[in-house]
Amino acid sequence: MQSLNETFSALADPTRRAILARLAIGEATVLELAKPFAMSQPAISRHLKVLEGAGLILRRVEGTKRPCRLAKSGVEAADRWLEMLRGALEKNYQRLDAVLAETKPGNEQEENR
Amino acid sequence: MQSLNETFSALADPTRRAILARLAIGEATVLELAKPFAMSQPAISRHLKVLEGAGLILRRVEGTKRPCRLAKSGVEAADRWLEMLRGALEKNYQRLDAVLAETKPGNEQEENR
DNA sequence: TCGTTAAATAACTTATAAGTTATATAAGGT
DNA sequence: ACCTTATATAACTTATAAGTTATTTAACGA
Repeated sequence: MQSLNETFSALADPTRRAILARLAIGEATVLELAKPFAMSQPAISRHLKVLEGAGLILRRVEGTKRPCRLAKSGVEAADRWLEMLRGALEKNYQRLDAVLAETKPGNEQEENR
Repeated sequence: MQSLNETFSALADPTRRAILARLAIGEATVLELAKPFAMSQPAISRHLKVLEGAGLILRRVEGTKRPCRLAKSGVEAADRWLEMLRGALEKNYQRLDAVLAETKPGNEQEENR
């Protein structure tokens, strides 16, 4: 089970997000993934290692190639954590709503922006 | 509008996630947030600055205090991006499902783990 | 077996992030 | 005016992350 540290910091890099976006279309090999970037192959390999460690991709072995695809576990881990914040924001909003309804009816303001 | 880089890398730090978890309960000042951590006040102040830059918290001025609370925009930005991955994983799963249904009926395996 | 293609690893450099202590700012109470 | 409390900023240190080039490993085809 990969940590949230690894997962979120994997997601923090724009190159890695671009790789994930590419994999959202479908499987791809290391060299295919490297193509669009002005970056060396070893750099991409390391990004893939980070993504794998974060539970965001999986790799199979196919001869000399290592096709990558998206993995669920990382995405789900990140999601579960953010869910907690969403819940809290929702609750706070309801609380504010209640206060406003009680004191000055009809004064809805955008909060928590 | 804060960048996904900032937002995800803000979420990558355990101290900052702990701060957010605390704020999920409700507003708190800098010193209140600093209490639970074996860390100096300036360190916490910097974490808060990062969280603010990431759109994850908001601060008001109240005399000499700066109460912090959760903000929506960062959470929503992160969510929207992950939604894209969720969608892709879902589609891949459906595709796999179709293939399995067609070739070997009744052979469901756990995929994309 | 040899050359080629695909990917990984090693060694290194440089930038950034996270922490420290010391100091500054600014509002409040007396 | 002065002391205190709350927070921010500055200067510095150290660890880590991201990139580079050079080299290694491994599977494949001739």
